[in-house]
Parts: sequence; C-alpha cells; structure tokens
Amino acid sequence: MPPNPIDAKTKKESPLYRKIADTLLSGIRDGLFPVGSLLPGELELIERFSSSRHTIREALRVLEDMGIVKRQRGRGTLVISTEARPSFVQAVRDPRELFTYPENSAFRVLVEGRVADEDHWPSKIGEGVDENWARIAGLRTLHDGSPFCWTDIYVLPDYAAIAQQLGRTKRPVYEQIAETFGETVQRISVEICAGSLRGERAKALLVDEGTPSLVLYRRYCGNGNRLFEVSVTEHPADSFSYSLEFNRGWQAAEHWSWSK
Amino acid sequence: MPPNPIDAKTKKESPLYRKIADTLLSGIRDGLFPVGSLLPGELELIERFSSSRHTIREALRVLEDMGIVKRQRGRGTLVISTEARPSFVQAVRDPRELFTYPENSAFRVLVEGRVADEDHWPSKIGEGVDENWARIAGLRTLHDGSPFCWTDIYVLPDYAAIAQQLGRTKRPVYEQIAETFGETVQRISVEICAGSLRGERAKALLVDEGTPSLVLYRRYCGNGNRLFEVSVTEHPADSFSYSLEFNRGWQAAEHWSWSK
DNA sequence: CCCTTTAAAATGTTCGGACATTTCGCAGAG
DNA sequence: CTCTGCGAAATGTCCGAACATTTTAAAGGG
Repeated sequence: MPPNPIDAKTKKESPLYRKIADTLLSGIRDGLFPVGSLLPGELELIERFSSSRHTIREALRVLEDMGIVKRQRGRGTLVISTEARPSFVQAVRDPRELFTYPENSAFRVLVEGRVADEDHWPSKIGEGVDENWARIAGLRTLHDGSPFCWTDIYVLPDYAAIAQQLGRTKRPVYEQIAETFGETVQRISVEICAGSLRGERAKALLVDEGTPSLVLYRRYCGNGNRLFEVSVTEHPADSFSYSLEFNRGWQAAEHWSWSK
Repeated sequence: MPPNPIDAKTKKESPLYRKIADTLLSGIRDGLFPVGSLLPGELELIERFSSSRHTIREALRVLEDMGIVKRQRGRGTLVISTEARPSFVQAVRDPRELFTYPENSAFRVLVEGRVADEDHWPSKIGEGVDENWARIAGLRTLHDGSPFCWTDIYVLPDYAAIAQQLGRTKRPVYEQIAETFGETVQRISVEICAGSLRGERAKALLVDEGTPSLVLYRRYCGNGNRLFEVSVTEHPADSFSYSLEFNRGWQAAEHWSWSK
C-alpha cells in the first residue's frame, strides 16, 4: 500500500532551506522586511541562520519561485510581495503543499453536482442536474470573491465516494482526492473554451438566452498519468474575466474578477 | 544608453551549466538519450563534462524547468520530451531566450493591425480596421497549426515604429520590442475573456452573427513595469479551444487546437 | 513460489571555499 | 557643477566534499 501522502506531509521533516524560506517569509509578512525593501545580504543571512551560502541561496530560490522576492545581481534581493501568489500552480510545485491549500481558496469546492455518464461529457454538461444544481447556481450573487458559479464534479472511476465528501465537508479538493484514491495530484490541466448559456443554465444565472460564457475544464492526474478527477465550471461572459499572468522564472498566477 | 539586449545575447558568454544543458539537449534530440530513457547519472556526467556536481545539477535543473527531463530521487533523470515546451512562458525565464524564440512559433506575429486611440481600447477593438484586417481574417482556413485569426497590435507609446516592422519582417515579437524600445520583456500577462462575434468580424470569419468567441489580451512589460506592447486576438468559439497545462515545478505549457 | 531483508545506485541536502560580474555610491578631475 | 573612474557590496558561477533519503533489484529465508 502506498504511504498516505498526508502522513508524509505531517511526519516528514522539511529540509533546512525550506525552513529558512518559511522563516524569511514570516519576517516579510510581519513587516520586518517590507515590500520594496531589500532583504539582508546573503552573507548576513549566513550568520543569522548559521548556515552555508548554498542553503541560503536555495531558500531564496524558493522565495523567488513563489514570487515573494526578486533577486538582482549586484543589487540585492528585493521584496516584491508579502503574499504567495493565490494560484493553484503554487500548490503543484510540491505535492505536499496541495494539502496545505487554504480553505477559502478559489479552488475550494463549493458545490456538489451530479454524475453524468461519460458519453455526455463534456458537451452535454448540465444535463441531468437535480435540485442541487439550481440551488448552487442561485448563489451567484452571494459570491463575493469566488469565481465559481457552480461546479459539477465528475470523478473517474468512482464518483459517488468522493462527490459526497467533497460536497459535504468542503475540504480542499486535493486532500479529498488523496484520501479517496491514495494518490497525490501530479499534474493539473486547465482547458478554457467559449460557450453559450442556454435554457436552464441561463435562467439560473439570470442572464439572457445565448449569453456568451467561459467554460473551464480541469483535470487532475495522479502518478502514472492516471486521471481521477475532472471539474467543469461555466461563467457568464458579461460578468466574469479570467486572467493568467506569467513572470520570469516560470511563475504563474491566476486571477478572477467580476465585471459588469 | 542601455546596452543592446541582442548584443548582450550574442556577445555574452553563456555560463557553463547552460552550455552543458545545451549539449545534453542536443544529445536528447539526436536520439542519444531517447524519450523514456534515463539520462546518465550525475557521477557519469561529472566525468564526461569534467565539471563539478553542482554545475551538472544546475544544468539538469535547466532541463527540468524546460520540461525536457524529470528528476526522480533514487531512480534517475528521466527524459520525458525531445522538444522544449512550445510555450511563451519558457521564453520569459531568461530574457535572452526571448531572442532565440523560433520563427514558426505560435507567438509569431502574423499580421499587422491598426492603432486605435486609448479610449477605444480594448472594448472597441476592431474599429477603424483597414483592408489589412479583412485580408488577414480571411486567412483563417489557411492556419493549420496557428491559433491566430488576426492580431491587432497596440503599442504604447509608439505604435507606428514597431507595427511596421512587426508586420513586414514577421520576426519574433520580443526581438522587435527589444530593438525598438531597448528593453527586454520582463513580464507577460494574458487575459482571456468571452466575447461575441458581430458585424464585420463575424462576416470576415464566416460565422453566424453572435457566435461566441474567446478574446485574448496580451500585455508585455519591460523593466520598471513599463508597458510597451499589447496584442489582442479573438477566436470563434466553435472552432477554437485554448488550454493551459501546469506541471509540478512551475512549468506551464500552452496548447491551441481547432475543433469543429 | 512468495515475502522479507539487504545492498547498490541515484538524486536530495548541506557545508566550505574561490572567483566573476553587476550595481551603485563616492571621490576626484575637469 | 558634471562627468569619469574606482572600489565596496551584492549576487552569479564554479569547484570539492560528505551525508541523507529514496528507489530498485538482488539475495536470502520461509
């Protein structure tokens, strides 16, 4: 039996460079190193942490990858952000981080949907929905910061087991997936297509028939490219925009915004 | 006067770990290390390149970031791809790589548009287009792998200078930007919104009035967050899908596909 | 034949040192 | 006052070494 990834996260000791990164991040968040200021030089950090320069640099590399600092040769390490990017991409860097994903994240599962057979997926998404769907869709105006209008969860091969947990406990998706399938998420793919809101869905979202929409498909793959989760989200176009920002260093950040 | 970034790329000697990464990549592409096989161990690479383990590991880290190899503790370095991901994200990792961006890349500028004043941007994109626009839009069926239907280039503050070059020479965008403005691209942001094809645009793309579409806005920022380029692309929804895939390690890859 | 144990091999982490390159401020010449 | 040159400071690159952790497969016992 593969080891429980959650155990691996809680019981496994973090490497030193990661601890140092965490400590520095705490200092940044506590205002010790405000945004716009320069972090102490590597030599000073070596003394402060009683560590080697390589370890310090590894820690700074972590922060750079997180988008917290920006290193500039000959100048120093500039603090550019107090918070890690609110992107699920971050969570994928180290599978263990998937389980520390914040509860109020945009990727929290707000709703449970209803399974549809594979033939209906994904073109006929929405067919066969029950009262749960309508209830969730009606929550649109209550969503202050969340981009979700509704989320239908399709899980292969075992939908019932996870959908119930996801819907009821509202715990992070990745955690649930790992618990249910005993695998950690290794790859996430997002596909974005343009759609058109019709019939029931348009009515539930209080928009006109044929309103343009964005449809986001997410697929989560585990070890060995095993697909074990798919979620679909649709957003009316007149009120939703999805943006992705890439910085140097392979960082990516997602942003959702509502606009009328 | 700031140094010409292109000179910096051609005249500046690459660090050793980058040369080793290039050599290994050549070996992978030549079939010396096929996809699915394991790269020689670090110890063997140390002997082969007469280098230190740190330098070898830096080189392998480059290949890992490029999506060429995947390192697995206790097992080895697995070759997972023979080509770097065809993503513009790669180009942003090191500004110098922007200038080596392949000519046939999806991000090559195929067309030149026409400038609109800032008040019209971006909601009124498409207004004021001339015959160039229609000509380009009509090329839709000729695009085998390219996602572009058409591209309108808005350049702030100097549109005329770069648009002419972009349209005529069809050279990589980033190279043109660097030459014209003397700055390298530091940040790229992509925003995706859902739209609806109407009037002239729908006619040019041979689709019905009101066909859902995807609108992609791209913004390029240089040093000091100076915005110097914006491009806008629109795709009819019934034939276009945009997908983004994230793997662990902050890698990202874009994929376009046409589907009826 | 199956399960457990063990050892080898590979990558991950950490330390210490040296030199190179870039940035920036200051001193000095003009 | 302006420009140039120089040096201090910071990060980048590179080398050598040692131990830790994980994977894999072979060896061994039942």
